[in-house]
Amino acid sequence: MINITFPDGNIRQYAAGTTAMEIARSISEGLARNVLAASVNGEVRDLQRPIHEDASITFHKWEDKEGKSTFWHSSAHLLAEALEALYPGTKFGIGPAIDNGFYYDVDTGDRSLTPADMPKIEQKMLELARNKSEYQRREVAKNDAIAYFKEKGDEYKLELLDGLEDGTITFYQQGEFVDLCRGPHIPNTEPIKAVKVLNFAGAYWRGDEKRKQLTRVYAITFPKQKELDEYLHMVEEAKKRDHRKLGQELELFMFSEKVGSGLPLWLPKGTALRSRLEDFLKKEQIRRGYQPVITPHIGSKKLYVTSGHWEKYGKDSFQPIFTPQEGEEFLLKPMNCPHHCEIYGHRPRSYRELPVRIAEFGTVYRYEQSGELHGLTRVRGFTQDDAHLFCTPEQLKEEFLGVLDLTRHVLAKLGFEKFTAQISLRDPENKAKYIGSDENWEKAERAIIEATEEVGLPTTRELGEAAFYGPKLDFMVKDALGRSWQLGTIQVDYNLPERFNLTYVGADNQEHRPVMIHRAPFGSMERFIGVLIEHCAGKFPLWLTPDQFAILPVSDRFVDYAYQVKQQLEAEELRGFVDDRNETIGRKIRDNEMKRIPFLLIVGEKEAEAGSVSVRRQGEGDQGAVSIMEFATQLKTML
RNA sequence: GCUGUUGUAGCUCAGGGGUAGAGCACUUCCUUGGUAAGGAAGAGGUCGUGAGUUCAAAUCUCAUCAACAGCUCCA
Repeated sequence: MINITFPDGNIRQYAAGTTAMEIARSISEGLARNVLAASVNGEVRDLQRPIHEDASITFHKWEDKEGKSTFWHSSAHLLAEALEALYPGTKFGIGPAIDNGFYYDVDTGDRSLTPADMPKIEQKMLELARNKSEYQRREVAKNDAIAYFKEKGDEYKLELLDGLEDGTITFYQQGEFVDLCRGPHIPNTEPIKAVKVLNFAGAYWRGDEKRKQLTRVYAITFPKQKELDEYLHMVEEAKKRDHRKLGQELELFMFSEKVGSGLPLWLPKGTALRSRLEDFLKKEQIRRGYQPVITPHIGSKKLYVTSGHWEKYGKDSFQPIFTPQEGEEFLLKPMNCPHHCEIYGHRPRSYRELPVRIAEFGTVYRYEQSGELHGLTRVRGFTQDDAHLFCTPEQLKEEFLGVLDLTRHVLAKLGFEKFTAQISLRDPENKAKYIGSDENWEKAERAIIEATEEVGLPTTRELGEAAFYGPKLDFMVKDALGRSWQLGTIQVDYNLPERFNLTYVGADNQEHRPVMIHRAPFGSMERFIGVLIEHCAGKFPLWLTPDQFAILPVSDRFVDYAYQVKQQLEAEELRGFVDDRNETIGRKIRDNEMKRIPFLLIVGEKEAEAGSVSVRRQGEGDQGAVSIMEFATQLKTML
């Protein structure tokens, strides 16, 4: 007998060799019907694999991340089966599950796939799924595996096999289709009830542009047609919310071919929005003991040689500019930290004045590959809500916790309720990518892990995602459509203080090395606002929105009254405008609704006589008439 | 940066070897209105840029720039 521990701590006994599926069934038929995979001692596995030893078990259903990815991974095999059936001779690369669905990289030879193939593939997949084929796992000797794919003529699988060790190789088969695969898979194809082929795109074999370009077939599947419909609706909604489109419609920002790609121009409305966001954080930071500074947009190349940025990114950056007479080299600043290090170091520091918190909305310029540029979320010139905290090693944790608190405060204020934090650690296999001693790295990594544990912040860990000078805590924020975005970041750095030879005098009258925290709750203003636009679909929080109200006179006889209303509301520190165009009231309502003005105030004869406004809430229609001051009071309570 | 697609009026887009079209926006006039598009007239483009082919190029070819999708990258 073996002991199986369930997530709630319960332990039950089963015969050795029992499968996870049998265990699920022993709990309830309902669970057995819905379970897709199981984690056995933390490893996601097929339900049919026998369990021979004591183990802890967690069942994964569609609702879990693991359940979905198993379901989609199995769907990728189904896609491959369909492609093989429809287009014999297709060769297969890799076919993983991704955040929203899955893909399979395929080589279709001379034939190229067109959108007309999409419904055919979908039909075939559904047809095959109805066969209820089991996903059968079997262990194979490397030689046999090689023989199989040689026979089949699939050079990509052969190459993958090349990197695998004998004894660890498994095949999965459903229906006629056999694939080299580690698994796990769902029991059979039956739960796959709804299929959508989303896109065909080129992708290089193994991501190497010198190698052959395969066709990447993106698709998504669901256990219910309704869920597919909802997903497709969500995709449509995302398109409507695209910040590039809304940015243009709401006149927030623009790009100009003449100015250059990746260099956004902020229009008056966008600037109003952004300034409010900056003011909000500036006030909050002053309250928390930050000292604002201003530094130039360029810096001597020597600065970046000292910081290590030149060595690390020099050749992939905007190249130095030269003074005409002396030939001195300057770089557009890609980071604010070297400048801030110089500010810290401009005079001796005592432990009594630490922590020193230096803040700047610093505009930086980074060369991004042309193919990477994307709206406001990936640009070549952007402004970080940057700050650098210099503290003693003893203060590190408290400072880190303070920054965590600020970041969470900022996200909450902007309506981002769901987020996770990713701890980005150094890749232990490739230490050459980083500067600094092992000891400092370990200290910094430990500080982040301990601080996040202390406040109970749920985190994931990613190896190899650290900055070259230190580990990071990145905030991954979920927007209203459930998409994840990386926004704010906190980084612990022992290395730059060393490179800049920064010190403070301790109580022992000795020089010590401060620790530095880089942090940016928004990340960059550009990216943050891009994400915010999509999160709120252009309907910004009232305290942020460029115009809180529009006053719509019913005819031009009431334009004077409209301006009186505006004046009174402005005296209450509210902001808006009068739509005094010679248009019908219906037209003015429509246009300003589309501009997502939160309140439309309709004024005509009745209102002018009563000193009132008829209020119309964006998207909600007529709310009735109230006095001007009553409206002002109402609006202010909503801020 | 790589592969592919696209580039025509402020916006969305049609057209296409013989020097350009629609809707909306804009301007003017009429209309003076009551909760999501009132009416009429008008103005606006060397068809992204450069070169080539041609009697003739916005249309075909090449290069280049930009946007979009994907890949690779991200201090």
